[in-house]
Amino acid sequence: MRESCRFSMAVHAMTVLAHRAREGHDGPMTSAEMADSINTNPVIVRRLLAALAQAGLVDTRPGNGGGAWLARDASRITLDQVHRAVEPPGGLIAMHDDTNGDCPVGSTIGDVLSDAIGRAEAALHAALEKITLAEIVQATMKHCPAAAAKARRAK
Amino acid sequence: MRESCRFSMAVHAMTVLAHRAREGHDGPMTSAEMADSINTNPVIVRRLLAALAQAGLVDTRPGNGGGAWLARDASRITLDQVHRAVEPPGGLIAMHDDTNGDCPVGSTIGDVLSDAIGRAEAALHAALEKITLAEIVQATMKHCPAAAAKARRAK
DNA sequence: TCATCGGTATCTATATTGGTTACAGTCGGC
DNA sequence: GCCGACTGTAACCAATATAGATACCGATGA
Repeated sequence: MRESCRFSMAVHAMTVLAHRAREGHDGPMTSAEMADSINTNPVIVRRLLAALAQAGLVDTRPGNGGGAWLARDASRITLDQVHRAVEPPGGLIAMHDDTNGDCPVGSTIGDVLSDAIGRAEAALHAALEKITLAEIVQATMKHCPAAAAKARRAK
Repeated sequence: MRESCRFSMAVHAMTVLAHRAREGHDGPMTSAEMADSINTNPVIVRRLLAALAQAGLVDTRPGNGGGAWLARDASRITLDQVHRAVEPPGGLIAMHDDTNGDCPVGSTIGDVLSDAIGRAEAALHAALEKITLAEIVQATMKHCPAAAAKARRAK
């Protein structure tokens, strides 16, 4: 459990939602159904959905017949949006603090390194921004003939 | 302590080494001196140095008068090399596994996502590759007039 | 010979993660 | 109006990884 898996689980959940939308199912999907595909606990999924809903990427409805669905078309959702929604801010590369202020390097390395790290992380976010959820959905169907056939039938 | 600070501490340590080289000090620097600037334990520094030495970025010598020094000029060391040396492999963005193989999405999302994440991380590494240790040293001296003056005197 | 180093093993405190259970609130069907 | 099905949270747990600390061994040079 080195790092957080929230991002990958969130993309998984949203991909399942997109698959359902593609198949014509208009009704919401329950956290239990998504948890079954991700193979985790429904509470984990609900925690992710809460973050995704706050970011405006999904909508949810409580009560009988409730669940979650994509707030907009999968082609208008990027992986970067998902990442920012579910991962805590502050960056992927951590920095040490409490450096020695009496040392020329220790007193300045913080600013210098955070600038360099910021540029590197910006590159990663830019790359994630270029990938849409729709492309992920397309790729999963390419990898799985059964799902592709299912999608064709629904059309 | 969310993620590892090894990368930032390693860059800090190597920047200190580069500063010393720039000032004309040819002798090795002890882990205790570097630890003083980073404000950590000498053992932490030695662990980083061991990884950096294995990657061929620094050289070390045990015994009296021993210590560490840069294996080559700071302009020929990139932040990406440092990152790969001290951070465990496997990537910055983790993935969940044990997905439900009976689900069209669960059975394929692993391959699809690891491809997408791989592209994003490659972008980050490419950005780190463009930044040399020499640029970091230059920036620290820009931020700290005292160090810059010291470097001029040594010339 | 001996103090000074790196290298490494071992232990601890701590933070975060995914997971689990439990429960309040909401919704729709009967 | 009642009841079961859902979300939304809070509270807790076990596992894990981290930085840090202590201790010891071997190497080195004065």
